[in-house]
Amino acid sequence: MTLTQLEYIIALDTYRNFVLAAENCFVSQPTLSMQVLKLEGLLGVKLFDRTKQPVIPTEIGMVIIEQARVVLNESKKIKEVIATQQGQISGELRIGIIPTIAPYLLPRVVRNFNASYPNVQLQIWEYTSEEIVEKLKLGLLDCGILATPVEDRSIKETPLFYETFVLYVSKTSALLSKTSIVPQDISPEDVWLLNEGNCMRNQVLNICQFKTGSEKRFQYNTGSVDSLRRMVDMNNGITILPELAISDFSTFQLEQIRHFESPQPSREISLITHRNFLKQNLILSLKKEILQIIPDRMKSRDQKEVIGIFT
Amino acid sequence: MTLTQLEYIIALDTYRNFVLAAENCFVSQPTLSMQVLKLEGLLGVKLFDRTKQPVIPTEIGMVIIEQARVVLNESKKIKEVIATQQGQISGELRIGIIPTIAPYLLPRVVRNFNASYPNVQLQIWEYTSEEIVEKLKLGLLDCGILATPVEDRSIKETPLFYETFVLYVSKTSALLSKTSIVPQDISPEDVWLLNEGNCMRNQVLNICQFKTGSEKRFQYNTGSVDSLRRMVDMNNGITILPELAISDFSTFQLEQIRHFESPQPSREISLITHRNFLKQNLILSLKKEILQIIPDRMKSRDQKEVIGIFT
DNA sequence: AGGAAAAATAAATAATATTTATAACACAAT
DNA sequence: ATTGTGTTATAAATATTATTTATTTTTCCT
Repeated sequence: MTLTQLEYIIALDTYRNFVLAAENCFVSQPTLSMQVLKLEGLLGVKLFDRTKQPVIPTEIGMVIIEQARVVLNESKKIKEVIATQQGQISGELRIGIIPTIAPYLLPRVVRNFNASYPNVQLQIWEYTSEEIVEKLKLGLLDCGILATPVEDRSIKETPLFYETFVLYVSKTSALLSKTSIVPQDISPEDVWLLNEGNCMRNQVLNICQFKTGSEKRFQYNTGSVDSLRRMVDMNNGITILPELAISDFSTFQLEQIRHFESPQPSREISLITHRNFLKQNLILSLKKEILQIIPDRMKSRDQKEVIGIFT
Repeated sequence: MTLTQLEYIIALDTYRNFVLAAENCFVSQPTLSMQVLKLEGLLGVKLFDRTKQPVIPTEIGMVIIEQARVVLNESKKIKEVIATQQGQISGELRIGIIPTIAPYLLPRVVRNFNASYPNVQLQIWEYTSEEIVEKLKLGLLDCGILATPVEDRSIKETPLFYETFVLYVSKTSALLSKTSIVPQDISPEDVWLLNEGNCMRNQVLNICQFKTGSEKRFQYNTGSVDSLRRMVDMNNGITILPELAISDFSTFQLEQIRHFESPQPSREISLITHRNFLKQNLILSLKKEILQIIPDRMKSRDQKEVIGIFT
């Protein structure tokens, strides 16, 4: 049994296809085929069922692949130990982040991070929460930034900050006259929502306690918080925005912001990693950089009510 | 980096000598030398200081070797998963046991275990508690049976039973007339002790609250509990025995046994393993076999006072 | 049934782990 | 100093094994 063979079965489990897996290991398809076969011979059990398409791990194969991931992660930690000891902050860091945080957090973090750690290659993807968790488990991401708790045993959460939700109301809205707002003030048909798959959509529904499907004036689904604001500007109604989204609002725009009554509905934003995670030092550096640009008031959950991401 | 290379540095750390380590890996000395050198080149750090005799790991080397042990253990678990799934109870199980338990526990356990699991090769060594812990950490033993707690972070303890200490008094002793005894009844100069290194010696000293060195009539140090009994028979005095040692006593011999007043001083006997231990199923089977021959009254610590193994 | 995609097999080759033989080094005893 | 012993490193040869290219077999989809 070699570490290479374990890499191969992990790749094969990840891509469920010999050609793709081989490409990803930078070897030819027969190489991967033969080594997988050899490992199966050595262990005396079939790891993959090739009679079906796509290739699927057997029952025992799934257990072994999971353990293979542990072995490989532990082996990668050896190189990490050396990098840490030599104080090298370098390598690549693959980050998954949800679209309702990314545009308000990342631009400044990336700028500062690159300045502080010029030898680190940041790779960032916008994904939904589910996609981030899935890709973390497959080892395709190193960490994720999203609203928590995600309630998954194999995921480790480190809370970063607590972001309140605020209301953005059109100039014609009756709510404009109120100074603070309770969920009951909001009528479902006025609210512009993010499209499905965004965890913030669920949180907004939870805040307003709408039944799913009971809302909708006319359909407009977007993945971008900024689009929601524009919709309010052009077509009236209201929408709910995360606190960071209004940090660069003009004075005029801020006049259309209304806050909820205390305890303000909020979301907990965390840095998540897989349980056997790698790149500790890189991830710690990222955390430090993020916390530096977050105002202190957002680091406490006092006077806030954390809204779950499930409906 | 290969698993073989990791095996080599672990062997080299264990034996601190290239020739011995190579022999233990069933390869020639140059093979081991070159692979260690190659790994050092790959990692870019020196793992061993060869200028000193014996060879000693560098500071970073120690950390890496420790991680290498984790990797190798995790990789061995892959084969374990298969054995467990196939319900195979086979392989070898290396047990370390202290000499004050071994003769009273093992004969029957070994007999039953061999009958139940004919495909398991039991290997048993009598060692002191310190030696067992040390060899567990080096991976030279799979489990140990000794008095606990040992208070070592990398060791996992699973209590098996609680064994009381009893007194064996000579026919001439004044204590013979008492039905139950308190520690204050015992005069230091009457007590025959095990030699140093036996944790039970410490426990006996703790029970009687002797200062180390204050005892001793004339020197006779033995590692065997049975020798203590014979000394009492031939030279008078008293000694303290573990409960299991009297289980095959004759009626005549039992007349010389006296019990302590409740709560009776006792020792906690545990099965210990390394934190990242292997052979779960084998060790579980061993535990089962041991508990089968232990009387139920010994499985509870009610009315007993567990004596520590340190003075 | 036929064609495309995918995985397995075969033979050749490249890479590399291992061995035997030997050199270099450190250290103790004379 | 020198010799001998016990140690690790080096060199060249060999054995092993991973990998590649080319090809066949199998599976899937129309």
